[in-house]
Amino acid sequence: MRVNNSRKKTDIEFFTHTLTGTKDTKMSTEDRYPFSEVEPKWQQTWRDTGVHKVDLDAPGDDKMYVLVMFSYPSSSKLHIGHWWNYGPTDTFARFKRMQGCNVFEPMGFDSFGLPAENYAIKVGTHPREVTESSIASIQEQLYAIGAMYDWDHSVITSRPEYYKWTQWLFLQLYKKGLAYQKDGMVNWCTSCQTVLANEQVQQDGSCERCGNIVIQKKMKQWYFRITDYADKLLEGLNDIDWPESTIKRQQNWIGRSEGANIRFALDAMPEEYIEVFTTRPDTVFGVTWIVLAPEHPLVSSLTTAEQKEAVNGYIEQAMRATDVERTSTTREKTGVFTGAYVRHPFTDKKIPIWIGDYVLGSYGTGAVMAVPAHDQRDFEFAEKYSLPMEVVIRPPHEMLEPEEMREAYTEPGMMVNSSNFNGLQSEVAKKVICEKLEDRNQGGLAVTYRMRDWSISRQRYWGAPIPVIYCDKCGVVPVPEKDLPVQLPDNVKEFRPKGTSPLGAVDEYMNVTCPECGGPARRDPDTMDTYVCSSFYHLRYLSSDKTGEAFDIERLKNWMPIDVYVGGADHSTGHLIYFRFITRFLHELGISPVEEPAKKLIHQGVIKHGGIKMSKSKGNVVNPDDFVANYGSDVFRMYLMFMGDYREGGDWSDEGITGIDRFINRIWRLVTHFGDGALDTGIPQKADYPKELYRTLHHTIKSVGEDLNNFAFNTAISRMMELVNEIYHWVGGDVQDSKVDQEAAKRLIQTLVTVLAPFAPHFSEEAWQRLGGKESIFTVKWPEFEEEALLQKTVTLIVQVNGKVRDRIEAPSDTDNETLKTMAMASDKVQSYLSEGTLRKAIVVPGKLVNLVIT
RNA sequence: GCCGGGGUGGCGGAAUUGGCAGACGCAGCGGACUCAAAAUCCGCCGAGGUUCACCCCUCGUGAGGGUUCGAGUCCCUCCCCCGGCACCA
Repeated sequence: MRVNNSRKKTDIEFFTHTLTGTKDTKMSTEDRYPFSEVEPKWQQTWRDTGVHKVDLDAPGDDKMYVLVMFSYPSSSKLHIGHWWNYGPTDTFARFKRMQGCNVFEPMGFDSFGLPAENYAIKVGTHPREVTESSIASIQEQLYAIGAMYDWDHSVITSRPEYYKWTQWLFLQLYKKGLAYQKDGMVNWCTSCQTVLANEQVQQDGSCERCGNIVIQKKMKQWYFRITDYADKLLEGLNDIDWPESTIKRQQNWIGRSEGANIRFALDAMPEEYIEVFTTRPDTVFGVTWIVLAPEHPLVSSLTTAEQKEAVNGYIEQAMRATDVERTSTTREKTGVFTGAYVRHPFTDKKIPIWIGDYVLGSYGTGAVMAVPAHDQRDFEFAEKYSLPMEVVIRPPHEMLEPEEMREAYTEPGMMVNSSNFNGLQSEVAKKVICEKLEDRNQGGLAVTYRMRDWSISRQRYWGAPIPVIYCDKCGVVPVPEKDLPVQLPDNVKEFRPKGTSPLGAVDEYMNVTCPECGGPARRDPDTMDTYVCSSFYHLRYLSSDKTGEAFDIERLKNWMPIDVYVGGADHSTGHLIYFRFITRFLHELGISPVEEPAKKLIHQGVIKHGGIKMSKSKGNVVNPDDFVANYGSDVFRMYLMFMGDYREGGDWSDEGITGIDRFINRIWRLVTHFGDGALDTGIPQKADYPKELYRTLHHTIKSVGEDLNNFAFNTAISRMMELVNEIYHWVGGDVQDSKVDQEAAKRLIQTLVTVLAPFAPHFSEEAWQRLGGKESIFTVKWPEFEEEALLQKTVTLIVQVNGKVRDRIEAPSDTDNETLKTMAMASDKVQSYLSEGTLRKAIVVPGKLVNLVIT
């Protein structure tokens, strides 16, 4: 590899120089930043002195909770994704700290879950061993990033001291009726042998964790009633500074639909009815049949004897189909007639009842009314089975005839063929119909959500046990809080999934006495979805040193909400909904002071390499270790920030990193040359520098600060590079022979290093000491810019003729528009253009330009 | 199909939100230093034309139209790439 070769050569040179003590060239051993000595030294010093420790009980006026999504210890190696996430976030956190905020930037491990368990099975060890050793190893490596994590306030979700509170949370939800059991269809991963939440099934119908096919299976499961919070979760989106795309995704995921429920009485049993949900009650007169989902509870009772065979055959076939097949838009809609009829609520017309697997049992009422003229799916269904069509909505300017229609008319319009509702516009009609239905007790306004309740039971070992006991006498008995945690037993012989939880085979675990009656009872053998663990970790970070309570409410009051939350957009409809839900729930319990956990959310972009997304399967993954070994941690993390916009992602280049390496070493040479002696605490004085340089210094301070607040690390680094380039022009390319005022140069470099510190913490700490600093640079205030230094006495304006740049003029910045215009017109270069026509107009933008319009 | 985000030199990417397109970096080219190379420092670096050269001119931000004194930026139509949702009645 190219990078290795060039670096090795330097190491050899370095070595030779040191050995022989050669000083005959101008470059000395000091000329390269000795990261391999500096970085471990400061990592150790920071650990020893506890400079990053935070007193959570003293939040101060300017608290700042910076949270980056914690990671899954799936291997014992830090990969580039960790650096990409943690490095820039830490730069932001350090910047805020230097600006005087009391910053809390915690780190922990989301350590329960399938990857560790699957890995443990593969290598034949215990999941706990795999997990704990990965955590120990990763935590050690995290020091290398140079982040200011305070490990006194960490969480590890697979430890009893954490999952005790996961179970406690379950019990609180249970008490409020928000945790319940339901026998229903669930997503079942055939390979992981466990249930998955909808959020864990990928678009192609495969398992998020292992990629294998997911089928539907009927099982008794625990659910959290997140649908109760659907509206609140929607409304909350208005109050937070989150990416537009994520807000949209959550809105779509929650999928609120307003419409009506309409009851159709059964023809054979008028006291029974089928209720449908529709968003188009205005089309009710166009109903020509209704369709039930195959799993609809009334199907078997209403199917006629003649149709029984056909219906049963159809259901059997439908149930065999996977959910992917059933919901594929390209699949032809199918159905079968039940032989039964309902009566139309307004016309009393007889309407046939069909079943069709494109109707989902889990959405709305599991039954729909078919209006083929105004719904595309119904239209196709009508064509296939030759069912009648009734036009009841007229487009603004034309009349529709059923036989001419090639597709359904789904836009709003005016009601026709709808008895005494004729002439109403769709939007009005919806309300009127709903009122009418309510009057007649035949339905009314209804709201339905696409989001389903959150299924949390997992038939796997490596998770937080569900704290529930089943007693023959008492039924479902929650484990009393005083008995928490329900410890995950170690003595499990077989972790391999087989359709039921491995815990079910551990008799010592399963057999308990009922907390209520003292009789024999059994535990729930399942464990909880790991998203439960991560739904409250942001609150537990603030209390993880407290063993007797879940949350230190006082601290929560002082520190919540999270000021900036950083993590992947892939969690948009998973974790990021769950943790909002649980925060809201805890808010209602009086625990969380806020309804919304995170004020601001930032998604890191995707790292590319060679123009394509970095991934194992593409084989283009960059191993951080190689580059950290060759360039050091600061250069590596800084290059990641420089590659591109943090939110957009960037394209890694093995060569590109040399740009940052050179930049750091350019500063290093300035530091080693001008850094002798004690620290001069003075700030750079205007008189000591060329006017432009002084201005650039303050401009840099200003724009780097603004950029950091915006997570615009790439442009911030560019600004610092510009300053360094300008400093070199001032001191002269050859630093050793520089004639500039030593003290003035030193003050300038001190300021530069302070600005740089959040980006390159080890480097800056070392540089600061060499410049004479005694305290850690992170106790130093990040510099403030002088507004006055940014002002220019004269400005350069461009002179345009008809929008094209023709000249530039220098003018005092307070010159009035009329004078600017005269000056522009006096320009030699402009004269020839002026003579070609007549001046029609002059646009003067002070400080920017003069545009002369000529025809 | 719907919802987001994009398309700018050889490459990664900037552009104060309508005001000098290409900051900064990589690569490349030239010079200084050196016996030499590396490193370092200085300079050049969108395309075309014109010119000994300095200058100067024309074109140029996926394509086409529009608004405007002025458009990478705003509007309309279209193409392509990335991510998400997708029979939700």
